[in-house]
Amino acid sequence: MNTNSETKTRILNAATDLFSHYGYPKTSLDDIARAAQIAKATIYYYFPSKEDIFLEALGNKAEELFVMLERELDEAEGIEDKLSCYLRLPLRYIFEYMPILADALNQIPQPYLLRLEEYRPQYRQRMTALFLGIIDYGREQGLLAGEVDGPRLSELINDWFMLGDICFDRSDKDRIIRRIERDYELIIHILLFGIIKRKT
Amino acid sequence: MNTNSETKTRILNAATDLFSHYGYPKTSLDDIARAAQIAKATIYYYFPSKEDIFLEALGNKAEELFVMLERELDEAEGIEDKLSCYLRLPLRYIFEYMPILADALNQIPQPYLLRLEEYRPQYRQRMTALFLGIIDYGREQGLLAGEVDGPRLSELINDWFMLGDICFDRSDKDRIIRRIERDYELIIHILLFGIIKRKT
Amino acid sequence: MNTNSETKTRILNAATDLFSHYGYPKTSLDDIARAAQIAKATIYYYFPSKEDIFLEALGNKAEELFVMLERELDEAEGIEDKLSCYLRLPLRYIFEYMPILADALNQIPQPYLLRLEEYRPQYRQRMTALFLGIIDYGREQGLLAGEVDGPRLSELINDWFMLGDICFDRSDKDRIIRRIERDYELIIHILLFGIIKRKT
Amino acid sequence: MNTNSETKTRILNAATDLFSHYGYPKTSLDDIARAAQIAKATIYYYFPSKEDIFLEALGNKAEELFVMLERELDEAEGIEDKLSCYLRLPLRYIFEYMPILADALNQIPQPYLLRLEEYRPQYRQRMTALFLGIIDYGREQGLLAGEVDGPRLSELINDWFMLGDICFDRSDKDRIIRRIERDYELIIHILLFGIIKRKT
DNA sequence: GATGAATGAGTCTTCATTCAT
DNA sequence: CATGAATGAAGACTCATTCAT
Repeated sequence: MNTNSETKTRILNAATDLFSHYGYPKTSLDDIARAAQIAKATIYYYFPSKEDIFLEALGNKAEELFVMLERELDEAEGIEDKLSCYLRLPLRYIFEYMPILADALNQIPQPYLLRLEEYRPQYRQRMTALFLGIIDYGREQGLLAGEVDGPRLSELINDWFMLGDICFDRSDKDRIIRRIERDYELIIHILLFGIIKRKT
Repeated sequence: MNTNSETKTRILNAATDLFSHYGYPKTSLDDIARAAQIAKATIYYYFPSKEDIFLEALGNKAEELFVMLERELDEAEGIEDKLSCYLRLPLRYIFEYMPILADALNQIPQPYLLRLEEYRPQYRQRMTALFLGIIDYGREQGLLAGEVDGPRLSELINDWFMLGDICFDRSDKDRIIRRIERDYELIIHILLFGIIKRKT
Repeated sequence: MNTNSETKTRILNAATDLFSHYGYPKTSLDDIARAAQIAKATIYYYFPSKEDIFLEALGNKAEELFVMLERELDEAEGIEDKLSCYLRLPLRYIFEYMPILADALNQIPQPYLLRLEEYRPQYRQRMTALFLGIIDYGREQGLLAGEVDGPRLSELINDWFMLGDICFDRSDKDRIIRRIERDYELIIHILLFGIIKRKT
Repeated sequence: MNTNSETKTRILNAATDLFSHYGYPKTSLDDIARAAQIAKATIYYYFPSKEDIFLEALGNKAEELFVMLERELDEAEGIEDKLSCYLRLPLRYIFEYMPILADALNQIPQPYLLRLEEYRPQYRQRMTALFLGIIDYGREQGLLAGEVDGPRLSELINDWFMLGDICFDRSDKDRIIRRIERDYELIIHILLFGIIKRKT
């Protein structure tokens, strides 16, 4: 049936577009309705609130990313290719679709954020699993030093290169800063020495 | 003139506080006036608009950062220490005060952003200069491979580690993505091999 | 026709329930549809408008009341019992179901109120007839003074004890106030002396 | 100073007018603003919300009533006059200004109703005190039977003749109905015998 | 009979900004 | 210098009603 009626899709597309162009708070329901060429009230037939539109748009984009990422990682050959894939694709997405986040997260009331929290760990896990796959691959090829701490490195990359949870919890700034302090050693180390096994 | 009257300072302090706590769009002039314990109209005696308050607050914070950074870099010894300083301090600032940015940048109309553009290159230059200082120091100590491309690496670090211009120009997403594509090779390289001179 | 289809009854019951719980204006057709477990549009198959649902619900309740009142009055013995019946039952109804009225009457546009006006005199007549029956009964028993003006007293009781037309016609306030002025003498008289024949 | 600036008064007057004419829910802030010849936003300079306007209007009217009532009661001579005064004036007010109540009370969210609750007992007390004064006066004149239960009678009159708390607590219908059951004996008694001392 | 989808008009509220004093 | 008062424009959301199927 029409769970995802064409109208709903039109709304979602228009919203995603406008959100990523102009940010969450500057995109009004009037704008979305105009872009989707429907009446404003129609939006409320499909979504209970502006926040819900946002969250649904976000979820769609994330899923889209994972599907694409898994496929391309599979096709990539060599650790450099795979690593590059792992960084490039999400970044492209982040820069294309996620800026909405930064705007939105502070406008959206707690209850909704909690709903986001349910998805986040799952996303992280999927990203981590993919990264550990690459590290394993690197080890099998004898390219990586045994002491590379896969999970921690994965977390680091997610946090730093992918803006991980950076903005999620502005109130929790202290936690973030403590994490930075803890991580910066590892970052300096990588910056200086990389993670390739050194021939002694 | 009264550029630095105590009232103006109170407004600026209150604004900075509220902006970094609640984000730019959720901070109303009413809030600022209440926090600064002055009448709302008074704000308009000192600032032509909400955006101006924001930009001035931002400038102050940036200056504060540079002063502290330069001092601490001077005191740090060894390339690891200096690098760590170079990364840690700005990051702490970014995470403490800059999230305002993400919120604000999309709310602020173009004309104001152009004014920001005037400052940005200057900030970059100062950051780059500091970084090149570190690289030179590394070379002098014989620690860094000759082929390290200081300026480019500096730019990279600024962009990636410090969220550089990430959100500044949402409309210019393509430019950013092209830059990412160009940079990712370097990042992979660093991730794998670091920048320390390899003993052959 | 389906004047009495089960669906219509379900709608009417749900509506009566919600109206008396939450008042007319706070009960939306969405609420009614949800409570009746039918689609909102279905309501319009049975009722031309929200007002019509209300009027029909009101009529049902009134009929219910009269049936019960007549039966119990018949069974009551002695003038005190009968009077008490006459006051208690309608009042119970008024307090249970009629508050809807107060809310509704001001929301409902004139044309509909006129329709109500058609029913009202009829209700009054039935109430008056019942009351006159009681007075007659009192006279037969030799309990009531001859000068008791049955119809006027009946009207008074209906107006005052039963919130008679109180809210029906807000625009007609002056008429109501004039009636109050006229009636208060009678009320004072009753308050002071009652209606029982005084033994001289 | 201008605690009650002229503008505020204008708003309040317009609001009271419209509320009592058209009811609380059908009176929009647009209407009020138009009637007061100010911009809608100006209302919010003086009142935090529509509910607050309503409560303030209500309070004003109540105070007005008490002042007038006390004065006229003082001037009235004879128990009949006083009683009549006691019934007529509040009733006139109730019918003129209080219908707003019925509409409003179900539209107004709990927190505001609680604020009303703070005033209500106070109003009751004042009404009761005035009534007891009349009863005492009647006793002094040797007109009233000793067994007249002043406080209870006062309560009764307030509840029944003045619509006392009738609509205040729709959720508390059971309490009201129990009270009716309890009171109806007294009402029947009064209806039959009045409260004047019977000459034996 | 019944309904999913769509909507226009309206609701209360917020907020940056202006201006006379 | 400072402010109390006032406002226009816009915001998210509600709801009775319509209509094709």
